[in-house]
Amino acid sequence: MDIAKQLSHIPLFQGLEPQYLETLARIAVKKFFKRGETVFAEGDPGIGFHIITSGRIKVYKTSPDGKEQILHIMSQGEPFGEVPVFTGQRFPAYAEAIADTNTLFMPRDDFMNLIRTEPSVALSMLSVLSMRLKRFTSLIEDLSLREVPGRLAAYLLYLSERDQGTDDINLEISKTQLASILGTIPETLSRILARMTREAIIESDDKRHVRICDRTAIEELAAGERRLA
Amino acid sequence: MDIAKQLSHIPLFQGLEPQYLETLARIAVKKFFKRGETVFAEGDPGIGFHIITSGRIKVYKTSPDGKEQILHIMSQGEPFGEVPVFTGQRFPAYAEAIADTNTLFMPRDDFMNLIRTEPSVALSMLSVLSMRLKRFTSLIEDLSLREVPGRLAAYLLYLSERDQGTDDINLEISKTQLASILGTIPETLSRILARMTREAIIESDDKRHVRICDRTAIEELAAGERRLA
DNA sequence: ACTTTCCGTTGACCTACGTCAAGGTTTCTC
DNA sequence: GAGAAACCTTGACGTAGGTCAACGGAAAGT
Repeated sequence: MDIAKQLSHIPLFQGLEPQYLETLARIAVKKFFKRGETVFAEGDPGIGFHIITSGRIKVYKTSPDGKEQILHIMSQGEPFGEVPVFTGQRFPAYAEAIADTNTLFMPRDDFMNLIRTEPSVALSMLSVLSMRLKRFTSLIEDLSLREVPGRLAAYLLYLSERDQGTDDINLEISKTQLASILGTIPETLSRILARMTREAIIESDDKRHVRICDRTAIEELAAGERRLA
Repeated sequence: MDIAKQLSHIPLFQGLEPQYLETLARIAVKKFFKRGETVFAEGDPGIGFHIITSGRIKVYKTSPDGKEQILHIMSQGEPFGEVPVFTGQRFPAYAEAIADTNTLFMPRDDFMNLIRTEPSVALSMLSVLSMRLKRFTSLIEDLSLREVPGRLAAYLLYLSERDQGTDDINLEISKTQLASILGTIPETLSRILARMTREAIIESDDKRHVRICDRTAIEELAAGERRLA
C-alpha cells in the first residue's frame, strides 16, 4: 500500500505539499488491532498518535465498579490519542478497537518537527482539537443538563443530519454501546426506546436500526420542550 | 501600560522572540468587563479570543429551565474563547465576568498570521487546547461515573494540590458556583458539606473556606472506595 | 444606613434512573 | 454447528439527588 496516498485522503493533511506527505509517509508506522484489543490504557505514556485507515475505535473512561462512559467513537480518517503528544503527559482515557482496525501511527517527535516546518499542519490539528472540545462541551451539557430521553433525541438528530437528514438511522453500534455514549445503561435505554416506540415517535424493531416517525417530537424532546408520558 | 510586557508573562507566549511580542502587542486590543457582564454568548460568531490580565471569567452552559453547568473558571494569564477561532464556527458556550476583568483581545486573522510565521505559538496553543481536553475528560468522568461526594472530594484534592498541598482551602468562589462546577445545585452541595462535617472529614464554617481534617477519607471518597453514612 | 437582592442552610417530598434478577435471542468461537 | 458469550428486554425495587418552600445572614447598590 502506498502510505503517502492514504495520507493524502486524511482531512488532517488536506492541502499538504506532496514533499511533506512523503516525509510523513516515511515517519508513519502501520499498525493493526484486532476487535477487542486495547490500543492504549489510561495512564500510559503517549509517544505518538494514531490515524485510522479502516475499522473503528472507542475512547472511553471506566468507573471502579465497571460502568463505562464512551467519549468518542472514531472511524476512518480520524486521528486519536493526540492529547499526550501536546501536553507531554499521559493518556487520560482508554482506547479499544471495536472492529478489526488498521491505523497509521505517527511518532511524537517526528510529528512535532513537521509542525515546526509546516504551519498548515498545526492549523489543521488546532481545528481538530477545537472540534473535539466543542463535542465535549456538548457531552458535558448532555450529562449535566439533559435527561436521558433528551440526550437520545439529540443523538438521533445528530446521526440523521450526518446522513443527509434520513429518517432511517443506522446506529452502526450495539445498543449497549449507545447507552455508554449517552451516559446511561442498557436497561434504561431499552425502556426509553420502548416508550418512544409506544408513543409512535420512532420504530426500533431491528437491532442496529432506528426509524424516525415523528421528527417534530424528537426535536422537542432534544430541546427539553417535551417529556415522555 | 506596556502591552508587550504583559504579554511576555502569559504562559501561551513564553519563549516568544521579542519581535513577535511587539507584533502581538500591536494586534492586541485591551478590553474591560464589569462583574456580571457577558463576554460572549453561545451562538455568537467568534472573531478572536481573549487573554485575561486581571479578574475572573466563568465559561458555562445553561439548560432551558435555568440550571447552569460551569465548564471553566479562568483567571490571570489564561486564554479563553479560542475554539471558534480554529473551527470557524460559533461559540459553543457562554462567558461572563464574575469579577471586574481586564483582557487582551486577539483578533482571529492577525493571530492566524502569527501562527503561520511562528510555529512555537502553534505548539503552545496545541498544548493549551490539549490540557483543556484533558480537563473536560475528567469533568465528563465526574458527571457520568462519580457521585457528588466523590466529585467534591476530587475537587478539594485538586485545589489542595494546586496550593502546595495545604489543608486550608480557599475556594475563591461562592458555594453556588462550586455547585455549578460540580454539576449539582446549592442545596445538594450544602447537604453533602454538612454530612462531611458531621463525619469530621472537613470543617466548613466560613463562607469561602474549607479545611481538610481527614485527608485519607477525602482520598477514599474521590476514589469511590468510601461512601458517606 | 436602608433596602433589596443574593447566598447558604435545612426540611419534606418526588422522580429519574440505577440495581438486581431472569428470560429469550443473537453472534462469536472453536 | 454446538456451546459459550454477549446482547436485548421487562419487571420489581431502591436511592441519589433534584424540586419547592421557608428563613436568617451577608453583601451590594442607592
